[in-house]
Amino acid sequence: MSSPRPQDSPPTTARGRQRRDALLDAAQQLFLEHGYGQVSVNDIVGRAGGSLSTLYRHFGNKEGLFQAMVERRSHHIYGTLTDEGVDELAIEAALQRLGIDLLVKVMGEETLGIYREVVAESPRQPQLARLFFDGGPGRVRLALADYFERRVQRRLMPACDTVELAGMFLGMLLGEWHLIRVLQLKSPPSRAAIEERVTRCVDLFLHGVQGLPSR
Amino acid sequence: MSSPRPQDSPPTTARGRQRRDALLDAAQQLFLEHGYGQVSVNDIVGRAGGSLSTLYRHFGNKEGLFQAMVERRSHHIYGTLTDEGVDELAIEAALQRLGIDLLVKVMGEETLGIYREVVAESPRQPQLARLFFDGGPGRVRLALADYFERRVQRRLMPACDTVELAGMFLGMLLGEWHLIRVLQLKSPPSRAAIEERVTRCVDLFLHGVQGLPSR
DNA sequence: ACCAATGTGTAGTGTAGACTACACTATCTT
DNA sequence: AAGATAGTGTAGTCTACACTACACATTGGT
Repeated sequence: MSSPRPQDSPPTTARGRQRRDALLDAAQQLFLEHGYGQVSVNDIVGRAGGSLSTLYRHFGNKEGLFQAMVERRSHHIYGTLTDEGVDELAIEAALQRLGIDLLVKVMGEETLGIYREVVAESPRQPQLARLFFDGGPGRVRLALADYFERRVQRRLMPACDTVELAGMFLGMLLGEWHLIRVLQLKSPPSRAAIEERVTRCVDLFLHGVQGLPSR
Repeated sequence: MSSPRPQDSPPTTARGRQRRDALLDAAQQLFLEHGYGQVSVNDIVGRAGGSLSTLYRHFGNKEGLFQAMVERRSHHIYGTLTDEGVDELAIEAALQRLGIDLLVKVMGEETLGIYREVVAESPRQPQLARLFFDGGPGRVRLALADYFERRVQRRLMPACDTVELAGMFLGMLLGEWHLIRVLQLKSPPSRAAIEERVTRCVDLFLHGVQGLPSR
């Protein structure tokens, strides 16, 4: 008798891992392109190859597959934001680097797709919301807050609620742009446009409106 | 032969308007509570009273009903942000007032629900995205940009891209809070918490990090 | 070589739900 | 009163799709 495995547990054999990844890859592509609700499990199996039974053995149901996919991608996307040697930079440069990296990622189709699907499904799958936030945006915010905290320790910045401050900086960075891209009202910004915006954001963040250079 | 009326056109009789509103009310309640995909047209008719045929006569199909509902609500929500006499206030007070009004609205269940549903459906209904943005967030951004523009004219503020600046201020205001509420990771903030946040935002916006008072 | 775990393939089953057809009724205008 | 316009109610069609059942094939460890 084979073990029922109602929930996901990592497969032991190499072949198992391969099949599981193939299913996740297919799910990712289809869910992000057409939306969770519009893709059937049969579509996914059709693309991944293999069989429906395998899908259910691995993930239990459609939601399980979706969650596994979202977790994998959020970690991959947001986990690669570099933090190395940031303390040696002037704050302008540090924020600039983080800002550009982040905006490039966040404006990407894949990232926007995950955001849309998570927002759409979160009311029905609350665990999904946590999964995404903690593995994604929340993690970035904490990393930035940590950076601020270190600067406060070194008396380079006035003491304040660094987590909130990080949230404000990030919000300012995304601003309207995020929504506009989520709703697909404009085509993706060029690298140059991103760099300009980040520069202006950093300026505003550091010196406020009054300190803005006239242009 | 009755006119086919494939698309929505305002009903002429009082009874017509009544029925149409009842359908919109029911749609609003059900869509925002359970989500567009989880609500059937029969559910809506069941709650509104009346008949399925009427629904199709008015709105053509499920999407048409949804769009009519979103348009009505975005205008109602974002249209009531007051702008009166804002030019006579100090900028601190003006931003404070706008910020509080906006945050209160945006943190409300109804507003969050519309946001979720629009984001979820926008890939399939691009007109919906425009409808929502222009009637909602986009309109607020333009109003704020206008205010900034007037200040620039009066030499109270350095010249700059006022629309972008407005977007940044608004982004900063919502920041993490919006996502956290959209994903329902926290309960709604109190009025007092909102006021505090807005104060800090206005401070940061006007003077930058360096100008923050230590606390 | 064996046996347990794991993967495959096909063919269901049951249900939900968007949209239509149609015959009938109420109301409004002139 | 008549004809147009709008609303009602029911019943039905057609399709999509999550999930299951079951018999069989393929592995890999010991």
